[in-house]
Amino acid sequence: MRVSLKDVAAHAGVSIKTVSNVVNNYQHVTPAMRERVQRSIDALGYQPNLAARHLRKGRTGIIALALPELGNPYFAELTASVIDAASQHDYIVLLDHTGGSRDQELLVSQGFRARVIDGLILSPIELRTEDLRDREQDVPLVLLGERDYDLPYDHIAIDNVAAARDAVRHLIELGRGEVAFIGARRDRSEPAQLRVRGWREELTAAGLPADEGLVAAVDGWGHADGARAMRHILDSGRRPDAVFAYNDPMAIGAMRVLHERGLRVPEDVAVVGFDDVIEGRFGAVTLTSISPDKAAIGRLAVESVLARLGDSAPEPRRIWADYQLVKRESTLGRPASPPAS
Amino acid sequence: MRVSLKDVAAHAGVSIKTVSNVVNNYQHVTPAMRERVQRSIDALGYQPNLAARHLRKGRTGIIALALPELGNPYFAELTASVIDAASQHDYIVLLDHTGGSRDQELLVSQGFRARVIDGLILSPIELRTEDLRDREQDVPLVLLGERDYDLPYDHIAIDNVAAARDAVRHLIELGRGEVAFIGARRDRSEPAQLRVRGWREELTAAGLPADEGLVAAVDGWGHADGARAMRHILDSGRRPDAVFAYNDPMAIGAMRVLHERGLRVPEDVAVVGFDDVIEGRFGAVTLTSISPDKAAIGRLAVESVLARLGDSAPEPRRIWADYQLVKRESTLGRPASPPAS
DNA sequence: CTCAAGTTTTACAACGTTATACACGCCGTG
DNA sequence: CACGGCGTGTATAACGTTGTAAAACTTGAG
Repeated sequence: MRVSLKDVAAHAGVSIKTVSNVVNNYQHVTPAMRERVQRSIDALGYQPNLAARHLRKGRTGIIALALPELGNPYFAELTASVIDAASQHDYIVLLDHTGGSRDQELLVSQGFRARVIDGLILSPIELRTEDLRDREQDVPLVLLGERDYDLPYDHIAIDNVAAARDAVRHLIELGRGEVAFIGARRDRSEPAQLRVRGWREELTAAGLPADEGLVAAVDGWGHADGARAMRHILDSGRRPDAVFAYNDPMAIGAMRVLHERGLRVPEDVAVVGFDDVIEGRFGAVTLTSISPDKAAIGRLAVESVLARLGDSAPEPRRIWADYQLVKRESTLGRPASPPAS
Repeated sequence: MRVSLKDVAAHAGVSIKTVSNVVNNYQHVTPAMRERVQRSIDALGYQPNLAARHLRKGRTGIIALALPELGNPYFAELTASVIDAASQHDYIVLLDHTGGSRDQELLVSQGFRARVIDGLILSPIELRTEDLRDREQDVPLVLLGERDYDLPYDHIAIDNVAAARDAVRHLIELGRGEVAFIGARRDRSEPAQLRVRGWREELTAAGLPADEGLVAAVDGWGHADGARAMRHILDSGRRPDAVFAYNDPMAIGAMRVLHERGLRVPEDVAVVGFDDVIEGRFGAVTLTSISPDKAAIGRLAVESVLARLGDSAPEPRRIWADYQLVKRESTLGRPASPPAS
């Protein structure tokens, strides 16, 4: 029922290998022969069997993308960009989600789930240095998100400390002095630590106290966690005049709580998020946020993984992607004329 | 470097097939033998080569999930549930996005993108009946979202007309008489048509006019499209006292515009969305929405596809999933005590 | 017209797995 | 003690593809 090289070969009256040569654009095939074989291919509607090709070549044409969670729209948008970039190279993307737990991340990084992939793009949250050191795997790995240490893998990330400093500087320039940070983590997640560090450095540089009482730790990364953290800060009697959140969903959760408590954004409390998800542009108060270049991140990740497939594995590098601070109502207030986007 | 059955067989001093039998839990293997082989497997760290297994069995262990867009959190949540359900059956999910365009949906349904999959779960937007009729593919296909016609494929969906009627009835019971619908489509997308029909039927049943001037057509399905549609209605001089949107992002986009125009939700305009995405629970005004049972949909979709893999393909069926109307501030108003979720 | 050198095509052997069919031992039965 | 029957393990042949090496065909020079 299914057409194989053998069928095409019989139809064209040539050997199997000749058909294979045509399919693979092998050099030494006369135009006449190529033409003839191609006609048989078209006539029979031949499509190569990938499983067989993979078995023979040792490649599958599939890369895996392992993300903490898909609920966060940042990852959804990133996924879209990875899929697009991969399809440009005739690669297919297999999706996995780790829930951000160290165990799952470990499993994925060890290749437990998919023994079928050529490469892996992993966005770790809790994974530690040592977890990756003794990775017994030959599958190329590329890490998304900044890591503070040197590992023999490419990292693709924006400069988290610098971005966090930009965000906090913006708040300071607006005259805010008590800037809370929402989204620190007890488990010492790398990206969270870097953003806290940016917060601390910028406040210190401005001669303001980096008050650790205004740093709220959370267990998750969603709206509810941001809301919980905001409540925690307010319930502790503190009244910051600005909030910098680990990501946009948390910032939005925090804004919801501020709204419930009758505090106005940005008049009473200015808010800055991180990731610039679409949702932040359509709330009652649009959200100022750090906007990473997601398209570039996806593209660079795919290219890095694929570059490691050949024998000539390039040196592992840290690759910086661009970002911007996009200022909106949650810091600037409502403009006189209706906003454009 | 990589361990194969042959290596294990040599190590254990048995034949290759015996090792294979142990790996596959074949019945007729004595406990002693099983034990001995297992020890060799563990000692060498054998892992089956999927490409070879696929080639031999004709199955890949991969199903594809093709969605219009990942940006919509509904699809992100659905994806998570599909991945979980698939992994329960030792299946892996390959993700594709169609952008909701008919051409892309056609390509995917014809199996152009991925010749490596055992089954396909497709959530079509624009695809027409006839497009699927002449599908020349043996790969099992399951459709997500309700279709009004009969095709030889399983559909998994909630009852869109009934859900839409529930939403509109809720608005009518709140005393609203001018209910706009946001999200009709010029291209006659099936799900949109069904929701419009529910809107129309319920209004008519209540003895209210189903004013087609209050139906706004859109080109996309995102926040911006909802905002645009809302602006269009307001700019046309209409002032509905309620809005039912095709999905939550559109509802949120519409609320943003209402907010910009100084209209209060729900006092001036009540709003109901569809899909119950997490984002709707954290805006300044939380969103009333139709909440489909996403976990069930994902699970049913995976089970349907896998059920068609065997020789005994069951009759195609329409499978209904549950839904609920979750009432929140965008119709009920702000409760006296702070809300729970 | 022969032969060397080049170009094109072919036969065959893998890749790692599982299905088929068969061989072997063991048991209980006639 | 032969015999069928069952339960267990094994050799062999696929699955569809590509790399290797050799065969077959050109070409051009001597």
